[in-house]
Amino acid sequence: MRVTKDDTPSPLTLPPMRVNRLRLGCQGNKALLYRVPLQRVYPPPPPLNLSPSLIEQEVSPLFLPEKNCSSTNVSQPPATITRALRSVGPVMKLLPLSLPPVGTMDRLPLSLPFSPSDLLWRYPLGFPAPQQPPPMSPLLDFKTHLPNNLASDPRVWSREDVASFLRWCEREFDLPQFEMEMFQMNGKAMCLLTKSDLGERCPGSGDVLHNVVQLLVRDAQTLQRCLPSSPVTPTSRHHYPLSPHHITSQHPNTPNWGMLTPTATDFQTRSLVHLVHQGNSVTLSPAPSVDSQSGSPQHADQNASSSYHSGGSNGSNQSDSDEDSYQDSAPAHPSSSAGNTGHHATGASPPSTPAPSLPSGPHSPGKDHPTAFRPVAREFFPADTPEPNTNGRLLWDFLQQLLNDPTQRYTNYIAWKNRDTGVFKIVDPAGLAKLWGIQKNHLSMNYDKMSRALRYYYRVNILRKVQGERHCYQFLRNPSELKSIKNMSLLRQQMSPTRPAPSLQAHHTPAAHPGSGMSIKLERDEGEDGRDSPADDDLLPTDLSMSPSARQHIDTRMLLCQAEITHSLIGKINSVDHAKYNVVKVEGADEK
DNA sequence: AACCCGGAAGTGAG
DNA sequence: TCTCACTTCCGGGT
Repeated sequence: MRVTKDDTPSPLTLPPMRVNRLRLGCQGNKALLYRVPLQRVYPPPPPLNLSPSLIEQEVSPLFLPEKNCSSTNVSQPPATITRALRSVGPVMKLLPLSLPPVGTMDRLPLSLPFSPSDLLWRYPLGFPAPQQPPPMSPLLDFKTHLPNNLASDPRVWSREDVASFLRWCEREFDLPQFEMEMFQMNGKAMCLLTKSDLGERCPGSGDVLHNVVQLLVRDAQTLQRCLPSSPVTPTSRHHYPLSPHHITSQHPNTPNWGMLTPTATDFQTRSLVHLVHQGNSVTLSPAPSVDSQSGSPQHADQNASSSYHSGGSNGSNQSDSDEDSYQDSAPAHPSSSAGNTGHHATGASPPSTPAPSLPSGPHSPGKDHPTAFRPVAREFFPADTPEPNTNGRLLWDFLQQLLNDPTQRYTNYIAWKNRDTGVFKIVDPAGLAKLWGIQKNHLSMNYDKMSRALRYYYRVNILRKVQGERHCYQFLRNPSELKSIKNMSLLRQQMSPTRPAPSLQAHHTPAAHPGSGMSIKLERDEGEDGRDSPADDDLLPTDLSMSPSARQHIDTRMLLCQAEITHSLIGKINSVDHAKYNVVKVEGADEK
C-alpha cells in the first residue's frame, strides 16, 4: 500500500542530511530543545516526538531537576535530563532531531531532502509518549501468553512459577521435558543461571531457555525503567489511532519475515501484533506478498533461475529498506552536488510517491499520531519491523535505496542492469561515492574507498563483481535475504554478551525453514573471482571485519545453532502472535 | 590511467 | 570494552 504524504510523512532517508540536531536542554525550569552544531545525521533518525512546549508540559515536572538547569547553561543538556530521558528508553530517545540546516545549507552540495516544513511531519510536534507503551520486544507479545499467574518479570517468580514457566516453554518451544528437580529454584535464581548452567540442566534446550529468560528479564528491566510514574507511562490502550490502512500485519500464513525482522532482542521494536493490541482497529493489509510467502529467499546467482527480485511482487525490487516502503519525501537531488546531470525530479516537491516508512522504530511519529504522522505500512514487511537506523547507513542498503528509488532519480549514479538478477551498474562512480560520502559524512569518500567497502561484501556474499564489466556488481541476495542479514547482524550484536555455546540442538537443523522466509544456505560462491567464501559465509553474513582465516575457525555449528534458536524463538513468537492476532483482529479484517 | 583486488590498520557508533 | 561496518591507505595486478 502506498500512502500519500498527507497520510504519512515519509521520514526520508536519502540522501543524507547534515543538519543541526536538536538536543534537549533546560533553561530555568523549562525544558528546551536547542540545536547543537552540525553533526552527522543519518536518514532515519529515531523520531522523537518532543516539542519544547510539550516537553515543558510533560517532561518538566518530572524530569527536570532544579539543579543543572541553569538559564545560562543551554549549551549542554543537563545530564540528568538526558539520563532521565534515556531511562525511559527509546520512547524518549534523544535525537537526532533534524532541523533544517540553517547555517549549513551551503555546506550541503545536495539540496536538502526535505523542507523545514517536512520536518514538522518528520518530527511532529507533540508528545505522544504519555500514552505510549514502553519499548516492546516481540517477546512482550508472546510474553502475554505466559501462564496467567506469571509476572512479567521472571525475577519475581516463585518456584512454582518457574515450574509453570518451564512447562510453558516445553509447549511453546517444543522443548524436551525439563527435569523439574533441576529447577527447584525461584525465578531470581533461574535468572542467574548461565547458559551453560541451563545447558547442563536441560541439555539441548538450555540456550533456548536462557535466551527466553534473558529476553524476559531484559524486557522487564526495560519496563521497569519505563513505567515508573513517568509521563510516558502508558495509560491507555487506545492511544494509537491506528487505522486499518496504516498498519499492516502479517498474514498468518505469511512467512516470518515480517515478524522476523524485529530481532528477538530488539527492544526498540514492538511487533505489529503488539500494535494490534494497542489499537483495536487494525486491519492487516495488504496481503502478504508473494515474496514474503516465498519462504526461501533465493540467490541471484547467475545460475539461479529465480529472480533476485523475488522480494518485490509489486515489480520493484525493494530492498529491505525499500520494503520498508520508504521514499523520501523530497530527496535531495544528487545531481546538484555531484556534478551530475541528474534531473531534478522532486527537489522541492512533496513526495509524490508512497512514503517509505522508515525503520524509525516503534516510536515513530506515525504510530503516535493520529493522522498525519502515521507510519506507512510496509508492503512486504509490515509495519512491525522498524529497523534500528540502519537504513541508508549500510552501503548495500544505501545502494538499494538509490536503485529502487521510485522516481528513478539516481539513475545517473547507479542503475539496474538487470533487476531480476540484481545486477547493477555504477554509472557515475565518483558521483555515487560522493553521495555515499555525504551519507556517511565522510566527505573525502571516493570511488576507490567505496569500492573497497563493496569488495568487503564479496566476502559475505552480498555482492559480487560482474566480471569484465566495469562498475558492474551484482547483489547476491534478494531483499528478503538482505533483511535477514540485517536481522542476524543485529541479533548477533544484541545477543553477543550471551552468545550461545557451540552446541547444536538435535532438533535444530540447519535446513531451510519452509515457509519461514528464512533459509540458511551453505551455498558456495562459484568462486570465479576467487574470493574466499567458505560455506559458512552465509552464516556470518555481515561480519565484514572478520578475516577469511578467522572465519574458517568459526564454529559453524554454533552459528547454525544461534540462527536456529533465533529462528525458533521468533517463529514461536510469530505463531503466538498470529494466534493472538486471530483473537484481536478486528472484525472484518480479512486475513487473506 | 583507470579499474580492480585484498591486506592491514584505524575509526566511530552502538 | 568490544563488535561491526566501514574508511583509509596501500601494493600489486589487469
